[in-house]
Amino acid sequence: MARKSEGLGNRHKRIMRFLIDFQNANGYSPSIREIGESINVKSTSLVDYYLNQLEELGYISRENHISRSICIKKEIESEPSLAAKVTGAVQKAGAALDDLLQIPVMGRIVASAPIPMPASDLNYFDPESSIEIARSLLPAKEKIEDLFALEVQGDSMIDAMINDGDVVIMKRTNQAQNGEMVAVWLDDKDETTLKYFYKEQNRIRLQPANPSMGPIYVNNPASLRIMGKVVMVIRQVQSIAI
Amino acid sequence: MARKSEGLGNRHKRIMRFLIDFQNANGYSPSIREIGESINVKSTSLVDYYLNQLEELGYISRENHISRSICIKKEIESEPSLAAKVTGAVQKAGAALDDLLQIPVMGRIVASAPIPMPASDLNYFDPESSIEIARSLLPAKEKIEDLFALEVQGDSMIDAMINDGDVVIMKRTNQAQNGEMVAVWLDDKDETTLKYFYKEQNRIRLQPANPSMGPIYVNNPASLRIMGKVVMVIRQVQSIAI
DNA sequence: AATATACCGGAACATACGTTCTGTGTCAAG
DNA sequence: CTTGACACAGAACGTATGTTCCGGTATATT
Repeated sequence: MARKSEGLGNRHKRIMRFLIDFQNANGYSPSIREIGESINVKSTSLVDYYLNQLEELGYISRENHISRSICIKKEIESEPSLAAKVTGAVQKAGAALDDLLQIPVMGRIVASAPIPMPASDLNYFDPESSIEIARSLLPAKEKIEDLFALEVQGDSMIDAMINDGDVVIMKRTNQAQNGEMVAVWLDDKDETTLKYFYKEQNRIRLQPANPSMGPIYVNNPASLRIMGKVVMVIRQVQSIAI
Repeated sequence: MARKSEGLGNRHKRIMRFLIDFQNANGYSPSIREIGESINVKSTSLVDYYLNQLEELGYISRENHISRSICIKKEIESEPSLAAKVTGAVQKAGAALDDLLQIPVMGRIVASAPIPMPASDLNYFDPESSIEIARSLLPAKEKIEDLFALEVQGDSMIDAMINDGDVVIMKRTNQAQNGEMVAVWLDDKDETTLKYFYKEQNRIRLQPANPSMGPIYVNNPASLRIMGKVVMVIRQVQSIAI
């Protein structure tokens, strides 16, 4: 095995990586034995040995006789920080603000209530309650003024693969083409729902995304109001207990 | 002595204050006995008693039999200055140009193959295949370097409410906390899957998001490799025919 | 060849630490 | 008054954990 006299060896890097990951995941430091496991070292003394080196080199600090007291003092990261920094700076400078759209969050969408709609004439813009989307994520043709965001409340849209807490970006329209996912208000059911829209010969079929559920047929077009069509769904995953 | 039925008592507040201060000063959590000293309580059992209450109320979390494993989950109120200051600073600092993150798209995630992972040392950055996310959409603490994106191919993740064509933003880690959605590679099944992660006494439970499907139990932790945890899901809805 | 140094495993040890059990006093509800 | 929940102390217990000592191997230096 190659011998390295100074600088960080592979083991040191793996330990540092593990320390960061572990702290990031658990919020506290691993024990010596846990570190050993992560790098396939059986003896605690060897880990202690490495940790002392890392401490002397200033990468970590730890307290005597205190469990899980390792603190990361210096990030390892040989080069990538530089590369990332450069590319990041260039890209940011180029991308500037042009690429970032502010989309107003109008409220929540619930099955039992109509959607809060942005007033079409009054283009009120409240930066407090807006969400930022990179333009590159959206179809190029969408006009920003017609976009708005809603937070989904409840599980009623689960058949559309949309969860409680999801954010849907919608485009205001009262027209829809076949196959588009639309938010519709059903007069006779008194509810808002997200469905795929299909206009058939003399009726409208609203198809749930979940294939195991049957479609809804609307014969009277007047009892259905298309509020908008879904452009994007964003789910920020946190620790969801089941 | 006055009795308080609900909410935080004075002791709880002093403990929370001490936890924050201690972690701030030392970088790791205090032991039960150290907490006891700080609030002039002699018995460890009483501190344990308070800590259990704080945990039930969601202010902290801790792991059984693990030293100094207390994590602060919720800041105590009445100190808006600090929280507001931090968030404000973060938001202002980030608002300028920093708001747009470039996240590399590493490839596709399929049930039958391992996920392509970014090499942890080589931070290759290909602007051609990257996706732009507004930082404000992500939890503030996520480190950009650990994030990468994958496009989902196939319906195998449908039980995780993730569709064919969706983009998942993942964070590279090999650790997971209970309740987080992780991408794991199962050796014995030879497949990658997205499941909610739960560590139980001597096994690991992988719970599909779809309640109608049963969990997978993994008794041998070595046969399971956590590739990362899901931070966000983005679905660009186009006209999907059904 | 002899020696030194880095690298590694095992085991023993002391203790820091979380958990649990028992007991005590207080106060409010029944 | 009795009962029971709540708040608290003390001690005992088991173990998780850091430390240390001892032995071993490989590589390089002299």
